[in-house]
Amino acid sequence: MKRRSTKQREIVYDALMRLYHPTAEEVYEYLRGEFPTIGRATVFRNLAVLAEEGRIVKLFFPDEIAHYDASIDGHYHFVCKQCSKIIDLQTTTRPTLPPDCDFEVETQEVNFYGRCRECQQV
Amino acid sequence: MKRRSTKQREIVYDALMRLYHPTAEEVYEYLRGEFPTIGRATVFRNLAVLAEEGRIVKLFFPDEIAHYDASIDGHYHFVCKQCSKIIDLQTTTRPTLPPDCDFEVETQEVNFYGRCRECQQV
DNA sequence: ACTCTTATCGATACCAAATCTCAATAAGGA
DNA sequence: TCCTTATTGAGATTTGGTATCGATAAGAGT
Repeated sequence: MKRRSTKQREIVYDALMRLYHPTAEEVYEYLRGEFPTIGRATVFRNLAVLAEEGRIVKLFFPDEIAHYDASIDGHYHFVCKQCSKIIDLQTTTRPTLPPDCDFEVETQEVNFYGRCRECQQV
Repeated sequence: MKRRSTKQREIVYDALMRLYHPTAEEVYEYLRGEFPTIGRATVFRNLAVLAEEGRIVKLFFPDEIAHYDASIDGHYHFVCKQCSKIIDLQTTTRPTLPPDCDFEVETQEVNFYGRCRECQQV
């Protein structure tokens, strides 16, 4: 199945670059302002396609809703257990697997969970 | 709200020790064989309680379903993008945040994504 | 042991994120 | 321009997880 380049796909991608870890629903709501005829399923589908193509990253945190990220530079995330804020972290020590292991690693994900500065003051 | 120790809670915990990264649904299905009267909500609730107490770990992968792990030693996971297998990894270099950062980190999660050995041969 | 409070249970209804269906549309190769 | 078919948009459906609520039982106090 040859993939085609569509206006909707690029619209979704552009929206993602302007939003900060949005959910699919948030991308949809954001786009409806500019493109009222865009379909909900179209947004969900294209986020899945873009993630599969590696143009964006799909994130899954304890809020049980998929978030998407247009930054694919492999930065890490901090998630506040209290307010659910997601914050980008500059890469620190990068975990690695032994060179003789059987796995063909394409991407890696590092998430820290805890409390952000604001929530620590409560 | 003082927490009570219940038979169901320990049943759920025991099941988790015998299963490998199951979802809540899988724990429920597994337990129904042995304890046909156990309720679905009870399994979901107790997994949440156990995770909150730190006796088990709740894992989040791109399949959008929460998985649970009775091993709380902070090992890492490899997830095959093709067959969705989840494999335990011995801890390698542990990522850290700069000591002067604003976050109070409680837990961290490291996931590698790629293809397992079996799927590489296709 | 008995009683009392209330956390927990089990069944079911409910919710919302995500997927599926399908007729209409449009990408893009011939 | 024509044709094939990937993609779209609307709506129905699925499904992981949660909320509700009367019944049950943990466990502290007597």
